[in-house]
Amino acid sequence: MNDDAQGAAIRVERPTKTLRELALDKVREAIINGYFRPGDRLVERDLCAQLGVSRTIVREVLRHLESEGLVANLPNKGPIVAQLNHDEAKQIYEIRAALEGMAARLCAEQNNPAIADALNKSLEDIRHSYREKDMAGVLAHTSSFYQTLFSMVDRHVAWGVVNLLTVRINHLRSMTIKTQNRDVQGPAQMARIVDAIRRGDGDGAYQAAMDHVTSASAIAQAVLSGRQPID
Amino acid sequence: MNDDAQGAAIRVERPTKTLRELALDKVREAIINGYFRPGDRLVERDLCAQLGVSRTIVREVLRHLESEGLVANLPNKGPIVAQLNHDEAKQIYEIRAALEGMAARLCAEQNNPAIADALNKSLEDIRHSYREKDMAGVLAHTSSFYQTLFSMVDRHVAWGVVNLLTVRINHLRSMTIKTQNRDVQGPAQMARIVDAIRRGDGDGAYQAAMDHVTSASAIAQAVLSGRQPID
DNA sequence: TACCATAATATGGCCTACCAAAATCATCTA
DNA sequence: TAGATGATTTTGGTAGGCCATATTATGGTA
Repeated sequence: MNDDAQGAAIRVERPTKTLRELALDKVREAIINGYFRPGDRLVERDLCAQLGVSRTIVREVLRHLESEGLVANLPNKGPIVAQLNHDEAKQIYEIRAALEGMAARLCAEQNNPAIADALNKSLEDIRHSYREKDMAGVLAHTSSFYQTLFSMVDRHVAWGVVNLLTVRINHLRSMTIKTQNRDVQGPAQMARIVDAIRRGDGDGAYQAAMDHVTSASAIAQAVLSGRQPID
Repeated sequence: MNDDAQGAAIRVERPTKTLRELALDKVREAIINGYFRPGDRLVERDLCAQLGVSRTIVREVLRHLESEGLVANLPNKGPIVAQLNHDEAKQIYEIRAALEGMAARLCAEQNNPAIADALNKSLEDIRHSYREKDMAGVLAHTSSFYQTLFSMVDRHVAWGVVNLLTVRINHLRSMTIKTQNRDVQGPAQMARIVDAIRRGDGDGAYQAAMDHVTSASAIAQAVLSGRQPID
């Protein structure tokens, strides 16, 4: 008993990430951070060499990323890094708007101050990262802001969908947050979400969340079509 | 030119579905139609034998279905058919409500009578299938109704999300459509969506689409919690 | 008989090696 | 210089094997 209890307490929290999962993370990361660029071919055997794993693993990883939408498969030519076109990006932002709006409304309807508090915490982290010019931190904490939004009302499925879609527009995100004034406007818009939630104002929270994504989408569109917005 | 045109016209309908894709469809189908039941173990080597393909393929297929949410992987035990719990089903219906509502609103805002016409066509097919007690047909045409809803406003990404989620609740859908009165209520609710779209009433279309899914969700919850069907 | 240690068995995770077909590239000839 | 020919690369797919772990018999002992 004692043994069991101690064993459980001591047990090294090893979710034994399998080699496949490690490889998956590595490749996904490589695509997200731009090591592999959109359109690049992903040659199986090259990946084997680079990752130091067998083709079995590489193939499973490629399949997985394919169903995530990060990799596209040309018939008889093989996998390439998926290219995100304009219109698709817009659609992804639109879906996020709908789902994040929904989650924000649900949060507001909970009338639980702890939610607004938790969100404010993330928001502070975001502001801090902006001040430090730590753009990776901004992205991470923004992600965690939204994760809180969904998990506080137990919407992990919706969070999964948002997360899945988000990786596909990740490079856009990293560009939008770098635009002029986004360090002020972004957090301000998110603060409006939190305020509405604290007031228990469902419609307001919904609208504020929609607005935030919509404005990010607009910036992304501008970035995609070349010119930087002055805003 | 002539050559090219003829070539394109004659070109044998590429059966280039790779073996992998065929296997994927087979297994997905087998899960959806209940050949494999939730909780069933999916033993790799058995699947190899049943599908007549190599383990490589089977593993890729399992990975793919895993990321679709149809298959779950227990650490150190291997893949099983995912089990859908109550709460998750509710979340899936909720997401569908948000996205289908969004699509319905967009359709209404197009003010294009062709959209309502196309939807009515699907609706007629649904009613016909109900009269014939062809439940598979009801599901198929309902699917096509929603596909129209999304594709008419070029929202294929959202349609993809809805589709992905829908396969996970497929067995629930086939139960909800069999409940008392659903043959009348379902089509009636969908007709309200179409009417609102025809009127160009965005809010009405949004609300009608939400209502339809919400009522399906309520029935599904009843089915899940109430009388458990004798599996 | 109850129970525990041990050996089989089953299975996932991972690897190497191989083959065929298609695409691509280089080369050589008419 | 255009076109045929051949070599190379790469994917799609197969076969089979190794190892670690988990389950299940199995059998022996108290």
